[in-house]
Amino acid sequence: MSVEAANDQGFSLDAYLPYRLSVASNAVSGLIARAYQDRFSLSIPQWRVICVLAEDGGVTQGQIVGRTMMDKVTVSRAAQELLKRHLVARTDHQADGRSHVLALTAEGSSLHAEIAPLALAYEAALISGLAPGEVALLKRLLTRLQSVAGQLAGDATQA
Amino acid sequence: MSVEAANDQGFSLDAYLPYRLSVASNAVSGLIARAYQDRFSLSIPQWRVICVLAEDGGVTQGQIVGRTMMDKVTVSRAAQELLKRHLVARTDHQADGRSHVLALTAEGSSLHAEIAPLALAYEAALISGLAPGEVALLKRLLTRLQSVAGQLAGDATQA
DNA sequence: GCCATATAGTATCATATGCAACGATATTCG
DNA sequence: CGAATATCGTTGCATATGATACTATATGGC
Repeated sequence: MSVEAANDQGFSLDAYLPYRLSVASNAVSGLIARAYQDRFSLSIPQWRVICVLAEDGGVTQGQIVGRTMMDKVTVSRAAQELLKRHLVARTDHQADGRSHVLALTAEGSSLHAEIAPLALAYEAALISGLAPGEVALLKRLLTRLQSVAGQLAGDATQA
Repeated sequence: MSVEAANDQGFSLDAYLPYRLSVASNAVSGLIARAYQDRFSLSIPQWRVICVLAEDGGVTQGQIVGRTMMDKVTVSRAAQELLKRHLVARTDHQADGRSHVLALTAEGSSLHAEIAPLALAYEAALISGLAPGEVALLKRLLTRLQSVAGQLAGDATQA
């Protein structure tokens, strides 16, 4: 319909999966990030670190990096801020003097317990109206995209 | 299994949709961004502007903002760089002195024609092994998540 | 027609991100 | 044991991003 464009060889931005994925992710991440920031003054990396510690107990920063795909610098800065706020505690690693073991303090643990229901409520709101099978498929497909992208990047991200 | 953690009230980061979405999107965006940057010295915002112009012809920056969810500052900077490289041309808007109409130059158009197949090849690689119905559902679900997130943010993003 | 307000686009600033370099400790190999 | 190399975490830097303020123009009420 456009008068002078017509350069279109069948490429449509709106239908392009990487674009759709990025736009959807930005919308969702922005929503969640603002919620954590406004109510708890937590960034998303900080919240992720708290989650890993709540799930796995005492781990090193390197282990958090391996588990979350975050950059080690991001994890380092998140951990430092959480330390300053006494939400996590650090103990020297018993077998490696370069490393430390992080764990939630009681305060950090109770903050996690406070936020988790809110996080789940956001997820529930996002998937409201979707069939359970659709959600499961969505998560599976996202994992697959991540894995394929990792392989294409020549990365060692495992399947 | 962990000895002292056990703070887990059923919240698992790995199963959390916003997290999965963010990680998958970062992996895919990073892959695509590096490809465009390395081969064509284009950022993703620049590439998106080119795509909109290829599809829609002459539009204003404001229209690009409305169509792509990018910030107006991001679009402004992308457009300036593309102007400098003579990939797009600007003409004064005939009815609004504050605005301009952007369009691809011949050079910009041919760059778009060159990149589009590469972009489609990346998409094809990403979805290889998925059933067509799965891909269609994925795109539909992503659009829905974006829409719900927009509503929850109190935003005027239409359905 | 004139003033108040709204909008298009740009510039400025504050923050976030990730790469590269670094110091400290571990490990490997002669 | 000692030197070369690798790894953990931090720091510095260079870039990207988005909120805010600003300039110029447009629009609506009087």
